[in-house]
Amino acid sequence: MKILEAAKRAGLTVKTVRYYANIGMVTPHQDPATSYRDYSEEDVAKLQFVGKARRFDFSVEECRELLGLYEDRNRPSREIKALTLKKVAEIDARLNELQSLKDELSALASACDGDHRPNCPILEALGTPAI
Amino acid sequence: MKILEAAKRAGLTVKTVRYYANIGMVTPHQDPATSYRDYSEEDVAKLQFVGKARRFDFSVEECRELLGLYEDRNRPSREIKALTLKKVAEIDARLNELQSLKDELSALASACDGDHRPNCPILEALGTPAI
DNA sequence: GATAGACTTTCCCCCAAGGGGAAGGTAAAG
DNA sequence: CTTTACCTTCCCCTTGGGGGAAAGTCTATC
Repeated sequence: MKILEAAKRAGLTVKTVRYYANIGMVTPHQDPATSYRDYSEEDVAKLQFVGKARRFDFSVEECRELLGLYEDRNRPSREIKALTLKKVAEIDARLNELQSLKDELSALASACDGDHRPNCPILEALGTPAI
Repeated sequence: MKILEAAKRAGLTVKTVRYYANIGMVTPHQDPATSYRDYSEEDVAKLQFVGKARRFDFSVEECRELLGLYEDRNRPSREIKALTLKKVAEIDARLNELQSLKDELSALASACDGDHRPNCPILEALGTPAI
């Protein structure tokens, strides 16, 4: 099938699918005469796989690694679990960061009257050397 | 003072400080003869302000806006509070997204034996069309 | 006054992960 | 045969700077 249909089936944009072909992640057969790419069902399955892994916040390079493991029928599940736990730890670290930011910003916002007067604890906090 | 000292005082890198000058956010006096930038105490205060706002996840453009409000002694605190609450809402949305991702990935990871055998629910989940 | 080292400038390329759009080729339908 | 929809490559754009080259400047020491 042609790229638009492959993209639709995988829930990706044509740009994204072409990008994955360019970086060698999902490389369909390409007609040398017309340069048209021709996606097989297996290619589409790989695109879906990558799309889903991307939505799980895996980077493109991590997706490439996962895809390699996906295609290797004999890989130990240990490797995939390790990658997944590493990603969970990354997400968790980011969650903690964001939660702290939210708490601090919320506290500042509720301390600010938010009216027509210029007095504002938020700007004062941002303007003092240590927060 | 010269750029290195200004950067140190603001807790930023020289590259970052130069970048802020280039985009017109914090523009010190520049000696026409040598092209050397000369940072005043006020410039350093602005750099500190921007650095802190960046750490609060405000984008560079949002920092520019906040800096404008910071310098306007008569602005209503309403505007700053609105920006802050918008940022809190953004952070909150991202928190929810990340929490869902973490939950799903954690569930997959704990369902995976993680041993030498190839069987792996994580890859199976990524390989099925709908998750 | 010369020289070494530390600092400064501009300039250009690089990252992720594609998006936007131009210019030109192709395919399928009317 | 023509229109329309799709395909290709190509290049520039995004965020927020980082890395490094080439060249100019400042300061200290001899």
